[in-house]
Amino acid sequence: MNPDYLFEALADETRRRIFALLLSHGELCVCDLFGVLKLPQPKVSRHLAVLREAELLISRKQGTWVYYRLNPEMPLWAAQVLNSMADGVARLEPYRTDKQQVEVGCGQTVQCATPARSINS
Amino acid sequence: MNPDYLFEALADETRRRIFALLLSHGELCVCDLFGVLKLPQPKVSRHLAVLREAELLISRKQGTWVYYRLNPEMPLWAAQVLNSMADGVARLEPYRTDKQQVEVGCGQTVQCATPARSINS
DNA sequence: TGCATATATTCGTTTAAACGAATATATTGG
DNA sequence: CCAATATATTCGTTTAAACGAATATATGCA
Repeated sequence: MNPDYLFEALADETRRRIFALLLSHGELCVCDLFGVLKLPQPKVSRHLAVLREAELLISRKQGTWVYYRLNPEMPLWAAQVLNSMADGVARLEPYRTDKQQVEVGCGQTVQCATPARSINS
Repeated sequence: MNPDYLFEALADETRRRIFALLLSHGELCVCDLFGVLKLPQPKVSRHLAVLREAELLISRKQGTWVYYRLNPEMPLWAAQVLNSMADGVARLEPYRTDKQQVEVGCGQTVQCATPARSINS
């Protein structure tokens, strides 16, 4: 684990928002993420690629959906950096609203937020 | 404390080296820092200015020397980020050598490394 | 006052990352 | 196979930060 990659990753607010969401929610698909963050899909996808290439996130493909979560092999010190970061941003915008959004928008088991909207429409 | 400033600060290796030195050594003057880091004085001075303006470091002027240390009013979460970062880099170069250098080059009380060399010459 | 030392700042250039827009790939289901 | 959906990638531009080199400021001391 190269510290360069972790701290370069954390220098971008969108990537901090992604980390914070995955820390509190475990696993999310791309459509969950760009739905909650209210950002263009290609933008979120590029940031996810950066984090995956840095081995900070891992992805799991299930049909058309790709689910992302923190790399469970991350060393302790790096996980502690992420947790402290999450502490620091928890009460600030846009992080606070992100967390609210992902809680209402995302089913408790498998279904992701964006398909839920298309199913209900 | 704006998380932007902290994580932008940590995205640069020179600034991480400065943080790591100040975490283990408490307070250092500019000549200690650029002496240990083996970097040009203006480069170190600019990085210190960035960290001071972000209120991550504070400085104390004593004669011609300026001593820098961590801002003691830093919130807990930010201090935890710095401590975890220091854990992560402690065994890596150039951080490991930096720490060795500052221990031999710097007197245990007041005198800084660079004046010590001029005194002994 | 004038010189030496410690630190800070300015300037112009280079480098790297982020972006929007457009397009490509992959999977599912009819 | 074709259409629709989910995700990824490419491209050209813009923006921001870091740099070396040079210079400025400030303090202490003879």
